Amino acid sequence: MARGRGRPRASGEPASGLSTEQEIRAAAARLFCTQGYGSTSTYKIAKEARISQATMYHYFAGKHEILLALLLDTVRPSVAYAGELAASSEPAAARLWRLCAFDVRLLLSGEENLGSLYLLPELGDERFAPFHAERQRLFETYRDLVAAAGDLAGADLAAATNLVFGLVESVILRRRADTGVGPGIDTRIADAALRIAGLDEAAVGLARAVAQPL
Amino acid sequence: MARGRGRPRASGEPASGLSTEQEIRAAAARLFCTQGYGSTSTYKIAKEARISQATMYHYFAGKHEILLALLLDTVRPSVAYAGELAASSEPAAARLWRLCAFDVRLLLSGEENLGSLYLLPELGDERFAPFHAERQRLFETYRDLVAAAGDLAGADLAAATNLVFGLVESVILRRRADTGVGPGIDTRIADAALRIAGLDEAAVGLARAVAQPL
DNA sequence: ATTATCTATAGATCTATAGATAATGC
DNA sequence: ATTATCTATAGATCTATAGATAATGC
Repeated sequence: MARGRGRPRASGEPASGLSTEQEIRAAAARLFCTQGYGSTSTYKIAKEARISQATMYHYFAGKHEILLALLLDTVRPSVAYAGELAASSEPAAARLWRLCAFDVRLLLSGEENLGSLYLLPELGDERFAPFHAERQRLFETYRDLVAAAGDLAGADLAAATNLVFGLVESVILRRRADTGVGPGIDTRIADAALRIAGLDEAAVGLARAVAQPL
Repeated sequence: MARGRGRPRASGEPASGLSTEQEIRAAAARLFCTQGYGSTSTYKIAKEARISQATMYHYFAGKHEILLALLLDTVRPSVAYAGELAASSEPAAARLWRLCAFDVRLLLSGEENLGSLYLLPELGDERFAPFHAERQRLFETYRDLVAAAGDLAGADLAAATNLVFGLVESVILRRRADTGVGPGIDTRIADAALRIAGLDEAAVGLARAVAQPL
């Protein structure tokens, strides 16, 4: 019943069916989200993942690499989806609607509120620069879609994009407070994003009708 | 030129004019906001405050007491103002408007984005319970004012209060992203809060006219 | 005498590595 | 032979305290 090569765990085989690396990620995600990054030691992570502290270093060069992996895992699906949308021939408004709804659902998915990792003050450390770069790419796709969907430019475009981006990410705090994240929130936020981009109600309804069935 | 009793500082007298306790608070605020709570050691705080690490313990029993003091300093002015409003004979809508605008300005004031301390995962620790109790009192004042200003009750009241509270605190993230926190944001958020509470445009305008001049 | 500060440090905790061990794969 | 795990630990860091010191106040 052993899972593969290597010395077996002292704690017995895990019931979860996850790989050791996945267990380390899941344990770290729980702890980083609930207790913070700096307050979570590699020892605590290992204990939560039911391995020895040293085993962690077989998979990650340090605690920061675990957080970086979690951050990239969280932002990359959005960037990938944004990339698909950029290649699509759909109207820009429908694409923006889709991206907003996708990101809202992503931020609400999973056991942990992984989006709350974006709020950790420790993210200012330069070792997390690859995450910020990905997030910047996502932001730029939002900006391009807001520009193409409406007729904003310059400072107005920047302001509207910030509002849309902030609106989508507001679900992180809503989820934390357990308020206003019931079914339909993805649709409501996507609608609101199009209004911020300058579309009238008819255009919002049309974009929603195009995007929603898929 | 010495400031008072006690052994003088090795680093020389501070230029800031702040008391040592205030310097410790200011240093901790900067570090907690920018690098996180768990990632900030008492040694770093002391260094930033230009005292020895041991001197910190003359003023605070531990790092957690500094954060608690900062949190209470931040939330207590709101609770105090809310208490004043509760005793006022003004219409409820005007009082709610005032409270929202006051809190927005408070969250935008000061050198550091102290509201971002509310987002630290470490706040789940029971030692910060006194802060959560104060914040709960503030929330209840919001709820009572939302109820009195509009005609919501039950689950609708709870949902609307959560939205209003979340809207006010959204300035924490806006300030961090440096987006949409220019002049007039207090007024716009207070207006929006009244709409969420169920007031029509005429009622919102009236409440603003009553509240704003003071 | 009182106070605010300092230096020094014990003990706890944490990180990261070295090296041993217990499995599978060839 | 390779791999995943373990135990053990060195060295860094951190917290909290003990006790000395250098001012002012009486």
